Amino acid sequence: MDKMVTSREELTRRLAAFEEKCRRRGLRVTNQRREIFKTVASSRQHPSAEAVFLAVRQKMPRVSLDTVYRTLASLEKMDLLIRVGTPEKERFDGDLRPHAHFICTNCAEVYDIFPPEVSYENPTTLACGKVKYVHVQFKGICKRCQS
Amino acid sequence: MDKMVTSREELTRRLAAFEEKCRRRGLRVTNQRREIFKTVASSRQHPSAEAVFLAVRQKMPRVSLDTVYRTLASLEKMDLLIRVGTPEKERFDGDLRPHAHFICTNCAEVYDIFPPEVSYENPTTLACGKVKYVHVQFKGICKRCQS
DNA sequence: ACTTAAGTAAGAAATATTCCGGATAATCGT
DNA sequence: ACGATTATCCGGAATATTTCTTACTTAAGT
Repeated sequence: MDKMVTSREELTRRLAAFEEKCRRRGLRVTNQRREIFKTVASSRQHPSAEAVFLAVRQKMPRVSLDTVYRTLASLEKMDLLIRVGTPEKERFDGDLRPHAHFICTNCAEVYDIFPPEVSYENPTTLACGKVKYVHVQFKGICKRCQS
Repeated sequence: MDKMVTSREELTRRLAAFEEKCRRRGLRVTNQRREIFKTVASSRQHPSAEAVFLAVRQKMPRVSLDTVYRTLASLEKMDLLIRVGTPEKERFDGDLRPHAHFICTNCAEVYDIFPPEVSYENPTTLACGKVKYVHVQFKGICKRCQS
């Protein structure tokens, strides 16, 4: 899908966190889960479920699409990745450092924006419920679509 | 769907803006469009396309779901409403004043948060493209789902 | 080695959204 | 005001995405 953009050490650290969280929840650390997580964690392309499936199939040709969907959902529950809603479909982000997204409403491309510009928990949000993430999405037309 | 929460004068003003924008783009001001816009503009429930459809059908039983989808899309293009992505489906908001949303990842309910806490356009976002909106979404579990 | 969660396959279902061909009605020119 | 033009609507069908079902196989954790 794309070349590795996360440093080897960072990836190792994330994989360790993944295994630890699985164990704490009593979920088995299967090769499929590890591979699916690694794919999202080592990419900055905000892949869709379909893209993850295609990438994982390179190494594990017998993996099923259903497994990818189920695993992405469980990884999200374990707070190992976040879901980014685009005009077209769901995309996933394994980078949990706080940052914002620019989402093109035309081509659905997702761009990362560092650093974040938001204040996090505050009295008003606390009144609503327990905040897990703050998604800051700048929606508009990206440079590529403008030309 | 829900009782009118926007003042009569405000709604009249928004309807006038709606007609004016339609005319400027050469779009016909049909009863269906007016009713669909009015439904979203007079609600603070962030209705889904389906919810808008059900509400509009009370007054216009023959309206089709397709018309609702097409109309919501065109209203979005005209900057008359914004789209809020939830874990389950798209929801719409006729309130264009800058504000943030708390979205429950469990029940997909959308809560308004005033005032906004975000800085808007900045050098980083400008590098990506032309920003039309900034969606600030606080994702988490709402009070109701916690209990 | 045993137990059992998890994965596979193939199909079907559920859901959301969009497309199509023909009918209707809003706007425009006269 | 009237008919022509053409956007818009309608109902139903199609598509796309995601999830579920069943029965069987694999392999993780003890």
